[in-house]
Amino acid sequence: MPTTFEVLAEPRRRQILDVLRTGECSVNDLVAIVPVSQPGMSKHLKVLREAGLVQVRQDAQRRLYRLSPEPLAEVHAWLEPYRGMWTDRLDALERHLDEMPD
Amino acid sequence: MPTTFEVLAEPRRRQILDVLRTGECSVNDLVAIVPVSQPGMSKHLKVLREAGLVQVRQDAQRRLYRLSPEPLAEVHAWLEPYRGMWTDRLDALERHLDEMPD
DNA sequence: CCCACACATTCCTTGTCGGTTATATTACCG
DNA sequence: CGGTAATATAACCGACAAGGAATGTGTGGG
Repeated sequence: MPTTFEVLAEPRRRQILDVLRTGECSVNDLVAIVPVSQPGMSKHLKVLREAGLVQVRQDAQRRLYRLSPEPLAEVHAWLEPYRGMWTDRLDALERHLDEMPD
Repeated sequence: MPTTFEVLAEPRRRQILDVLRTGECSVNDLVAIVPVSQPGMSKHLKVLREAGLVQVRQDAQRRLYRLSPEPLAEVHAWLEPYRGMWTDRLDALERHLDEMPD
């Protein structure tokens, strides 16, 4: 059972989520957008399903996938103690540049 | 050249960053905390170095590693469109507070 | 000097991941 | 019913990542 971090390590899986963020999609819809074969797409969707990042519902012959973003909270939570650390540095650089003579 | 996401997919590498968040550490310090052999630690530290997530400075025979959190901004940026999606309507207040500037 | 300590690197092995091709399943439609 | 479209699964393969053991490097101490 891979972690959410491991699932998100795959660029195309992140892209799939980005597409699904705009709304429900069938597998073929996703295949038309994300550069991956249909079986490959099914495999990625299976990983995303088992990670709880997408949900699926049947619609006639198609299966419509939709985003299920709850597991992203884990990533967000891990990242939180670091939040602001990189912006602090940028702010410090800005202040430093402001203080520099032309 | 692995992406930041791929680097963070390794649980021990996240743990290394968590330890370094408390301050500079030598390799031996990290080996004493993170369950990995010394060569394994050096290898993980190399990955983190090449990803720009840690920096190193020499101190006598030791090498002191410190956190360099800038690449985490990439993860934060990807996650941002999803922020608030995983919280329920009951957490609307918290979401609102999250979105408030500090 | 040479030794010892701290760390890095190499080599090898192994397991896992992602891709492709081919095949199975499932649901609809005529 | 039979056929077809949509999706899933299976079987196979190449690439790569991680671990361990042994070795290399380099810096400071006696």
